[in-house]
Amino acid sequence: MTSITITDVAALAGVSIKTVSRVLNSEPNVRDGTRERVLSAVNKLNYKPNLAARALAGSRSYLIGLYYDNPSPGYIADLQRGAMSACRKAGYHLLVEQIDGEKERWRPRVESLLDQVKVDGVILAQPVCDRGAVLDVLEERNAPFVRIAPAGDWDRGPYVYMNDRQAAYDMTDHLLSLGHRRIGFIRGHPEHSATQQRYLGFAQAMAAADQSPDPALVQWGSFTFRSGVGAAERLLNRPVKPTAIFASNDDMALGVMAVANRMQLNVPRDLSVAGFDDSPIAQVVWPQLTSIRIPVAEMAEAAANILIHKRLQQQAPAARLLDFELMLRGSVGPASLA
Amino acid sequence: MTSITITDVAALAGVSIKTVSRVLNSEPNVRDGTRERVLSAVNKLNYKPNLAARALAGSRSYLIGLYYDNPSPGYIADLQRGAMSACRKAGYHLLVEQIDGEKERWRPRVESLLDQVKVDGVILAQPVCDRGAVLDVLEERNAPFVRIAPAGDWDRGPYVYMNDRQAAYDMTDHLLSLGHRRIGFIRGHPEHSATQQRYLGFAQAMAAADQSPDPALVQWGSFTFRSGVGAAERLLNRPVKPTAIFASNDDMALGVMAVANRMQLNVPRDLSVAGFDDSPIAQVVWPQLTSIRIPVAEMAEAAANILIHKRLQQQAPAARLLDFELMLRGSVGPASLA
DNA sequence: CCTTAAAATGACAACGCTGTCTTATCTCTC
DNA sequence: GAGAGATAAGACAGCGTTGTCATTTTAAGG
Repeated sequence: MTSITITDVAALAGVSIKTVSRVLNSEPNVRDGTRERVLSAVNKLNYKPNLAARALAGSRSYLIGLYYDNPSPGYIADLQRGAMSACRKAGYHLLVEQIDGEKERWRPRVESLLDQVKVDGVILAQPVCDRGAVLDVLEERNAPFVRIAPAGDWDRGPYVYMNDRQAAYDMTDHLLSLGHRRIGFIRGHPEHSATQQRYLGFAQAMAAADQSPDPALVQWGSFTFRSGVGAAERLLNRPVKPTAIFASNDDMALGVMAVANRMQLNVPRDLSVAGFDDSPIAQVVWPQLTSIRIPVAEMAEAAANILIHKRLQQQAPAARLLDFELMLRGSVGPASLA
Repeated sequence: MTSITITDVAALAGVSIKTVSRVLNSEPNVRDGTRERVLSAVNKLNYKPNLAARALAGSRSYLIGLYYDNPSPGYIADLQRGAMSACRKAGYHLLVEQIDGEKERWRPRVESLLDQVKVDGVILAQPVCDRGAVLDVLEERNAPFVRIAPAGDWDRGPYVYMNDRQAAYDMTDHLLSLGHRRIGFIRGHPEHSATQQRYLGFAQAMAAADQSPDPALVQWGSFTFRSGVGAAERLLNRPVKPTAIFASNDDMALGVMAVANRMQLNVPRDLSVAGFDDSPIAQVVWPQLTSIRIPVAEMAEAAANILIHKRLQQQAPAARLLDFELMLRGSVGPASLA
């Protein structure tokens, strides 16, 4: 049951273990014939290099860490799917670590991944990527990391991101193009990075269409269903109702739809509703929610790839922009002529 | 920037590296004074043993693998939280791997984790734990694994689980105790393991209360919101409506509530609704959904602990039962006197 | 052909630990 | 206080790779 080693392969191929190593690591200076002989031996024996030995002798661990805090489960799942996909293709493996924001308990865990496991790089997801102390630890150790959609400190390491402002702008533009003028907007949690960007996009699109902003049509929320309900009630109990409501995320948009239902307002006939995130629920409710798809998995995949191929490129890209997508569904229709 | 090794600690403590190793691994035959000297040196230098070296020299990798397929994101997140918690306490780290059921692509990944990474154990989540071929690979390599809530093959390795039948029984009993007699039941996806158990619990509780089962009150669903809607329509369009509906999971229960809403039935006055899973949405809807909490994180934690402490116990437990919890909320009330 | 540089390969020492076996040091006991 | 039997500590050889450097083979040039 003892596993086969590089020595076995070398013996079978009639070369030294170093040559096998060269073939396996795609190093230069190996004759084609030799390479083929080695590869065939590798296949014949179904040889797989030992990760620990590689890590100990070389400089790579073939492990990538993913730090996340406590965002929505769907977000984590997408993130992992993307990161895993990149890892899979490169023979890497993914290590996950939850960073509890509150306590300082995260520190030993982060340090452990760096000092003990010696991961080749770290992907920092949403809230963690903005925690200065975490970045400090990483920079201090000179550990490669990529941040996903950071909220600020854009000069601290490479990052991948999506243009939230532009997405909100485009969605607002879409509503305007359907004739909507009284468009309600529900902002997200004030401490969340995306909140301001999404509002900005909305405001800019409105301004570009010469719509004077009605402050009463902009309500605060906190990204929860409940807060969406509250904001929707404030918006829909006004003497002149908006014909469309654009919520900063899907949960709040669902809250809006619930209120509309309760008030006997037909969506989209009496009220158009748009969300942001394109969460799974968006397609479950009826009518299906028009929303904006965030390329979460793609961002994670890009982040992982930056880390994996870091050694190849002399200059790592500072930032990588990925495209959002407007998911137009039944919850948005033309403005009613009321 | 070169990291400190066991040699540095040994030098500072004035002992051999082997003694340091003994202290770090809690091996016997170290005098208290020596142990303290070593530990203080470890702390002073902030020494952390290199994982790769440990794995290469010893028999442990301090890595646990988590295989999952594609269940709900919330399920994965809970699973990871539990497994991570156990790992954290024992100085282990968690490696995740998605096993795409369809393709055979999973095989090299599973083998890689076993042969290359040499994880100390594998946790198999919901659908993966019932895939015979995966179990074959693990058993073939003699790799320690724990299955979480398997649907069958209970003799293939240790597992942790929850008593779905008892939970459904208790919930049904709860409904009965509130005076409900015409209780509708929505079964889950026929291929899902829990489906039959949950139905059994329902049926047994009804039988125990001398309620002859009305076949028309038992409808098939498939664990989706949509299927819950369909089943609810079939149940609520009957001449004599049920006073309560117990759905095999929350998504379907939400479908029931949607239909009830549309039919102007007040929940819980006109219709009580109970679900299963206690998914996050259960607390978001209004009224909040009475449901059954599955100890997902606890099961994962128990599974990880079994793997981590395997070497300690001579005989690994074959199974570990964890408790569910009835979450009684607003969607269930006493039977109306109609 | 022989010389010389370049390309291909190999020998061997790390990497930082743990396992095994040996040696030194206590603790008893009579 | 000497000998036996623990108990504590150390020496040293791996673990399975990669890095470095030496060596051999091939290709190029006259």
